[in-house]
Amino acid sequence: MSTSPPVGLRERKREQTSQAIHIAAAELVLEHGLDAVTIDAISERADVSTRTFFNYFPSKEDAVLGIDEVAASAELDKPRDYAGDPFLAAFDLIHALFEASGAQRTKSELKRDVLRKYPHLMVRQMVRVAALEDRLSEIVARWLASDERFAAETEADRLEEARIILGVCLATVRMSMKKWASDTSQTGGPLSADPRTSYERSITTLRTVLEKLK
Amino acid sequence: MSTSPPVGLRERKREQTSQAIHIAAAELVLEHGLDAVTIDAISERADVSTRTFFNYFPSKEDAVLGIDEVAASAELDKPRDYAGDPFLAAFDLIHALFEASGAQRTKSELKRDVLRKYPHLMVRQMVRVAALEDRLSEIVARWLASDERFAAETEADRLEEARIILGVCLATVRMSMKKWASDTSQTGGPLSADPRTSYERSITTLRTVLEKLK
DNA sequence: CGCATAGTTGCACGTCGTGCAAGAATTAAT
DNA sequence: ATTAATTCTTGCACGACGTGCAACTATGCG
Repeated sequence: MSTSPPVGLRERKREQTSQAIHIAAAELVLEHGLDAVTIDAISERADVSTRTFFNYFPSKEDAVLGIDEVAASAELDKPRDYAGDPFLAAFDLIHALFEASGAQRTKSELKRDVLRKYPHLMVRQMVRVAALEDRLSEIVARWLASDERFAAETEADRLEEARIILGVCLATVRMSMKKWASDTSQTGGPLSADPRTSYERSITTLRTVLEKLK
Repeated sequence: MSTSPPVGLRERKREQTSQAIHIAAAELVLEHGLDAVTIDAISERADVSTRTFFNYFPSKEDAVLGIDEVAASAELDKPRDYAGDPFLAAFDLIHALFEASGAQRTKSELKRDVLRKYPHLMVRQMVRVAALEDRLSEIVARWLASDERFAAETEADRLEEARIILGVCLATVRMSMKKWASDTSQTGGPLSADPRTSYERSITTLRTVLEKLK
């Protein structure tokens, strides 16, 4: 969102190449199927060498989804504001992680089409989040620590609570993505469809279940 | 657990080979590190051809963990009893999935050592479960349908509730496994450490959080 | 014993992913 | 403008992964 120098040529080119590879990958997969597409083919259409492909993405699937792991990691370091509801805040955080794919905001129809055709790629997204679980629960735990309602508890308790909260959010996000993938009319990112709504539904559901079991 | 014929020689040999490969894999990984071990090396120690390795496990990691996908899938088809608590039942179900590794009950120290050394393999376990999510939530939803407290709801509502319940359970299992992996004294399977205890802790935690947010 | 079935093995082939070093492009400095 | 430093691209070589196929071997069964 901000760069001291006026965005050098190098940086622009890098972004451009990354985009080209991502789009080439997604298009080819939609045309010929995930397994039929090789990294050679993607590289050829994107006009880079095979070797360069691996300078941008570690695998075919990452390229297809346009995953930018460093952007995602950077997202975690950004200060995020906590408005008093850990579920909602965690939901937003996960949302941000999913969207962390460089600058491209366009072309997300491509992404959705791919995800609809190959749902197991969604699992891959979840894995990414799961891999960051330690850092995520750390962040949530810190929110709790700053919350007067939880400040009195022990560090360990808050960590445990954080993990549970994340578990619930992940389940919610998963449902949210499934709906998004099967919806044909929606625009924007996978989760842009009003996180607040999905979130509230889930929490209500959860409360209902717990209530009935009491 | 049961076979009509007196367990033919073939079946025994198969189990034996599977074990040999699994153990060879785990031992080698502990000795030389995950990346340093090749499938060739595993096959050699297990006294089978490389080609045979792939007749038993689709990948190195699966061999290291001794994952038996057909056993896991079969586990889902078994009728399971539902005693009125969907969380506990779901927890047990996931537990069964993790343990679905053929017949070997011994040698689980090996598995724990490996998991302790390479925590990302735990993520892989979670992925397996996530991949089965549709079938799992179906099962949980059916439990709810048979439960008078949930019988009045719509099918769709129960499915959503099922997914949330699973999300909570997964988060709990994850914590449970982390503890198990870092505990040096425990024996038995990864989750054998009294599922009920972990479960109750989690539910209590969850109730607490929701209570404070009310 | 002899047939049917299931499991093992070697071979060939294509894909994946990485280290390395030479060369080209961008940037910064003089 | 020229040069020097940095970064990026590319080709090459290499090992590992994973699968289809066909020949061979072992087990099960009548």
